[in-house]
Amino acid sequence: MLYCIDCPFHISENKKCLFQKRHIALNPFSFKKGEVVFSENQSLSGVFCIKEGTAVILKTCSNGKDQIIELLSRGTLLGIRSLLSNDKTNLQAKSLTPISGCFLAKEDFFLLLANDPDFSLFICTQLASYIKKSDDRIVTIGQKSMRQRVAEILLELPIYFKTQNNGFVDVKLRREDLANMIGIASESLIRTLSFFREQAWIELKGKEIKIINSKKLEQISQGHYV
Amino acid sequence: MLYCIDCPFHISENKKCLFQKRHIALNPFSFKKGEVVFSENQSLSGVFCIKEGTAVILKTCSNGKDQIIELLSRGTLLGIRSLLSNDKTNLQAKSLTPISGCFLAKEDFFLLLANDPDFSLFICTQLASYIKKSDDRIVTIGQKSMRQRVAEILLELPIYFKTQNNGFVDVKLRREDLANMIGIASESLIRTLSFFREQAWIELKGKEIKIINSKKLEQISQGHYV
DNA sequence: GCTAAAAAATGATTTTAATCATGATTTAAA
DNA sequence: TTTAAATCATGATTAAAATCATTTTTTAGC
Repeated sequence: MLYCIDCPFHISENKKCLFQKRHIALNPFSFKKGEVVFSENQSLSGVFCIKEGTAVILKTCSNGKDQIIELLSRGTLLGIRSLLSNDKTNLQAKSLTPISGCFLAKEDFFLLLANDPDFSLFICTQLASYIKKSDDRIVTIGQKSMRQRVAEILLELPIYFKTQNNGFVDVKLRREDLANMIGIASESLIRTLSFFREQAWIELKGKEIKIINSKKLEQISQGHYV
Repeated sequence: MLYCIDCPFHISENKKCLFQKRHIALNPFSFKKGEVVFSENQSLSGVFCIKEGTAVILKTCSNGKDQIIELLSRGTLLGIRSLLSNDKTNLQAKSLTPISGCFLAKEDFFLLLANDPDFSLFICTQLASYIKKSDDRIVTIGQKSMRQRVAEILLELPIYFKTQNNGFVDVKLRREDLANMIGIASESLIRTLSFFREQAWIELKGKEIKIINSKKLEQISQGHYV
């Protein structure tokens, strides 16, 4: 058992670590790339606070494809939905890159939630921002065409992945994963990327993607047809 | 200004009303059927607690269609996402039936959140249950076929609408709205309903729908093709 | 109760995107 | 470094669902 000295809450709170303040014991955790953090229908004994790396939460469907629900990185909590609903997990969580952070036990989580207003506000804010993203995604996959969806996800990539000096975003996802974020077939995504490249709106270099004409992509995602 | 004597929190807490306990002032509100509670890109001064009726939150898209994100009824909060993120609204809220309830001002909301552990836990739980629904919807519209989606939404109807003595669910939505919940065209929804009726899995009587063979619908929604 | 408007229903057609097939390229492991 | 496996890419074909068109039914207002 260790006390966390660099927990995600530092990031958003800009104050003394909430855990340290209350002397909450945290277990460090780490997963290699591609490991399952938790699978569907599992009871969690706490929540994972991600300090480093990116995790992906997804659901494997009857058609054999995975729907990727969300990417989570530094400063976010994994397993919190299930914990709060006192439910089993309904989704799978997997590490996209190596991830590490600290694990907060269920009892401590609820202790903090009941006794620390900063903490509960932080949790509510996290949940609210998650909800906004989910709602946006519903609109996107519910109403937008293939090209609109691809344009949109391209514009989101810099949020999730680091942009390098040469302007390329270091996308850690396979084409298939990108497709699974927006509910289209991987071939369709690849075809659309190729089309965008032909139009010189993006550049491709392996998994890395550089956005050349973000204005155009913005227009497309908003429904201005090409 | 009135004190709320039957606020939604009674329902889920089974204790004394949280507002009464703290002598929080609440303004009653009511909207007629089809009124806009708030539109997109609006600053809210508080949150609406629904005591009666059903509201719908949706986004109007560039294709002219509305994506329905969620239906909210007794015991749920309207506008809470925006309030917590200190954001403008990103969705529109409309009354599907006449709705009424109490309005909790922003300052009081945050006061309660900071000082009342029961309240903050209640809020977190509400948000978590909302997230589960959203995530499920993403999977549905991201991966499932038309028939799967329709089967699924049919099975959900009794959650949102009252089932009458004759077994028919009193669906308050138009066919087009139902279609807009699952991201398909209204003609496609209607055609699928007709097909399900021909198979004798459901009965239709105007907007009312009776589920005859829920097992079959369950199978279809899970991917067993007909 | 009558009338106009809205919604539901169905058929025909078109469009979109999925699927299938194959080859090229990249990645990872021996 | 070589080799196998995975991923990316593209073309051809099929399937699914959207759109368009029209008729029927229901709803709401006078």
